[in-house]
Amino acid sequence: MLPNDLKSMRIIFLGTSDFSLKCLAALEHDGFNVVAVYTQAPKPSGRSYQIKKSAVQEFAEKKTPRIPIHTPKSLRNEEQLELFRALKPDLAVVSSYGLIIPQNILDIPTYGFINIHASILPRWRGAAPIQAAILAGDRETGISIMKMDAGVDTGDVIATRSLAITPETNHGELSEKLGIMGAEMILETLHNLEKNLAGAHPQPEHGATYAAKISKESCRINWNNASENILRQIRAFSPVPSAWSEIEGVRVKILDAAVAPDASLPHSAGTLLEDGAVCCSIGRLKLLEIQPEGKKKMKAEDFIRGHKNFLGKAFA
RNA sequence: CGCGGGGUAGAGCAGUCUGGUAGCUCGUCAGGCUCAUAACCUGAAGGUCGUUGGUUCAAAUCCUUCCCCCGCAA
Repeated sequence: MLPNDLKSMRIIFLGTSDFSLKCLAALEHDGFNVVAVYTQAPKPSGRSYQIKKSAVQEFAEKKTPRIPIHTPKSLRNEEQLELFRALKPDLAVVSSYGLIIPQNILDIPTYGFINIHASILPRWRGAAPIQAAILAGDRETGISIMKMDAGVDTGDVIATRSLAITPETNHGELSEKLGIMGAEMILETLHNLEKNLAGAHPQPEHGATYAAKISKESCRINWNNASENILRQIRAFSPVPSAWSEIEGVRVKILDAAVAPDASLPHSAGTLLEDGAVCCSIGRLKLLEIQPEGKKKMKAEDFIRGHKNFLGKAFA
């Protein structure tokens, strides 16, 4: 049971993606008083531009129906400022929300804003920290809980916890684990809030890096890279948005692969060999799970079985 | 009405344009060979060709209704 002072604390949760679901669920489960959920507004997406709600909104409507949901397109206006103030928040918890929170709103909650960020700050500040860590070949990443300030992920750090990135780890799995870790850590933070806030320390300047948003071009595989690098790219983007390449005019997402022993005679980069391996500039990459356009994902060996005529042809 | 691909045996595909008793590569099962095997040989089972209606002597194939899956773009 929560002590009364924690139970009565008015919390606003701001989040949008799958990553933040666990956190909202944990707050609700532990009996915290979440008075409002902020998430990005539903927008047209997918086939035939159907209006689609955010992962957090879908979740909140189903699992926490008592909590009002707000979906402003921007927080930079008087109306939103007043609305936020009227909620009389003691604390705001942010997890991959995606909208910029202006200073005058940051100032409203008694205890300020707390953010869950999926990296060990100051490394990988910014939009895509999990992908950036895998792409860079980091051996570990983790979660940082911090007080938010006006900068991008520059606030004082309350707690960090690390998690190993194994050679098999892909973005989806890592994100899932970090989501759980983040939820645990936010609960720990809240259960001893004042002490934790007081213990927050500024981020070191040394080692700060920025994880840029993922561009379309960064997902396309360049087979002229070394197999290890391509493999990291595949894992950093699997299962979404997925690294991809094209063979014989067919666009193919590559969801999983492994470095294969390079025993073959030289072929040009991108050549698909009989055992499902593709030549890179250095080494070969054995395709494991792929998804051709218009098809469901399948094992690479199955794809080859139905496309024997692609053998010897090259991905580009 | 954003653009596009697909639904044929457990899996991946061919066959559809140019209607005429359903095929390939695997998997499965049985038998054989082998010191042995994921290897090899032989054989078998397994499909109302997504759904509805129509055209035809005859439809996986042509026309029609609906359902489902997926890629792009946002």
